[in-house]
Amino acid sequence: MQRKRTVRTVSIAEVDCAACPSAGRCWGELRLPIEGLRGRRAAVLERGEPLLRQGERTGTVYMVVNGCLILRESLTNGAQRVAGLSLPGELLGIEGYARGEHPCTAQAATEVSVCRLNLAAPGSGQASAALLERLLMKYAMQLERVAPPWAGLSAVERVVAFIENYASRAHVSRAPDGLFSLPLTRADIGSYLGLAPETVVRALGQLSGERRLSVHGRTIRLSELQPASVSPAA
Amino acid sequence: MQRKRTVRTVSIAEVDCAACPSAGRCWGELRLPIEGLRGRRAAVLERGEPLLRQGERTGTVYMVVNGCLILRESLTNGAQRVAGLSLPGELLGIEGYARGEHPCTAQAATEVSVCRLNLAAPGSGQASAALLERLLMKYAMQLERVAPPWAGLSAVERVVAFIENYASRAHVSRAPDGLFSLPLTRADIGSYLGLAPETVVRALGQLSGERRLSVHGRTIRLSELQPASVSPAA
DNA sequence: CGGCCACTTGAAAACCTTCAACCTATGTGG
DNA sequence: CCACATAGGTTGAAGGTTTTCAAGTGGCCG
Repeated sequence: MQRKRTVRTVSIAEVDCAACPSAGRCWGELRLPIEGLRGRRAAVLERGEPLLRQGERTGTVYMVVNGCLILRESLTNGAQRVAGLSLPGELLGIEGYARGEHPCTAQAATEVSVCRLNLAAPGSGQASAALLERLLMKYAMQLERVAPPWAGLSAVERVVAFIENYASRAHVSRAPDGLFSLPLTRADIGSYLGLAPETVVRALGQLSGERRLSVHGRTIRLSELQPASVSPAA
Repeated sequence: MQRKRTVRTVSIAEVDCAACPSAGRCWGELRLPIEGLRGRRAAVLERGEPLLRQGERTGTVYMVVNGCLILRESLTNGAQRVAGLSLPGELLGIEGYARGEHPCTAQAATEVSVCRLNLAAPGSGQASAALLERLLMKYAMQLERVAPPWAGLSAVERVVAFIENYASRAHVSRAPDGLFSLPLTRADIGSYLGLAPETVVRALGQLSGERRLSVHGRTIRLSELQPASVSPAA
């Protein structure tokens, strides 16, 4: 993004949330006491610098204090997309904490400062209930702010993505006959994917013609065929 | 959905996760011990029955044990859309726990059984750290499964929704001059919204012409005008 | 049987993307 | 200081995809 980059040395300091002027934005909406909460003001990033990289295996969780980060995701077909934004008062890195690997790269869009939270390793039982409860609530509030896996795909690929997502979440075994039932009307599928019901019908028809799946009403069988490669963007 | 409905009386029983055959699906992927976890097998719902209603003010959190629920959301313009699905092993109702109000209705798409979790009221400090940690991780893993607020909107309305979402998250004051800077390129906005960069440009131009906002480069001012009403669907 | 609902199909219209060109601001090197 | 390169932004026209509208089918249930 930038040719030259002055790698600024950053002061890392322990911060008591009770004394931090940004605490209202970080914890205030939750109407919970903040006594005892501490963060580690970990970094001030310049525009363009990454804080987390996709695939990284750290479980560090951050609270954004100032600035804006862009969440970028590399798709399996090589394309990239913007998966979301992180703004002041929002958590960053919980996915890495939960699954052990970050799903996307977080890159500073402006100058950014963040706090690293004192969250013990998963399963160690060290993290406090008070902090965990705040994290859970915080995270629940920002849930709606991430792009879905089918953003930017064509109608046919959206339907494929939806069906495969459903199949994996519903624990459908893909072998040997792999039949399963999708308990939704075409209209519901369309509403979820942002498509007209007729478009869902036509997409299923096309996929059926290409032998990527077979459809009889709401019963579906996925073929072993790979999802057709999508033309990579940029 | 169904004309008549036999409201079945449901056995509510305490369930110890350690003895429940579904526990692997509920907690298994997390590689954490499940000793001491208990749920209350709260309900078996028939197809069509709602478990939670949009706007309801309960903080109950459920784990889906079997079946499929559709999350339906009523938009401010009266339209409805499907916001997501809840499948076995997934949490339901955390938004209600966090914000005190459920953002959408959860309706059974098949016969459904759920467990109610023993989660104390927010702020009471009663919930155990172990349960909270599991909930946090569980929730982080299902984060990507919800439709974004702009799904199904036209390009212009997507851009409006994005800008308003950004403005509220970035704590932009809309008065008196309400100028703010969007630290993203048109290409980034388009990538996030699933639009071509040119389409973002044209949408901004159109909104500017309609006086719904003013744009100078990345500096934006929102007008006081309401977002134009969208034709309600069904 | 008649009504309702989900599903399907076809044709026209609306919308969005693509491609190509051009513009502007910024930064670099001569 | 100027020429040039680069990146972001803007505009027009063509083409493709999706939506809309309209009509018709089949299953289920009173």
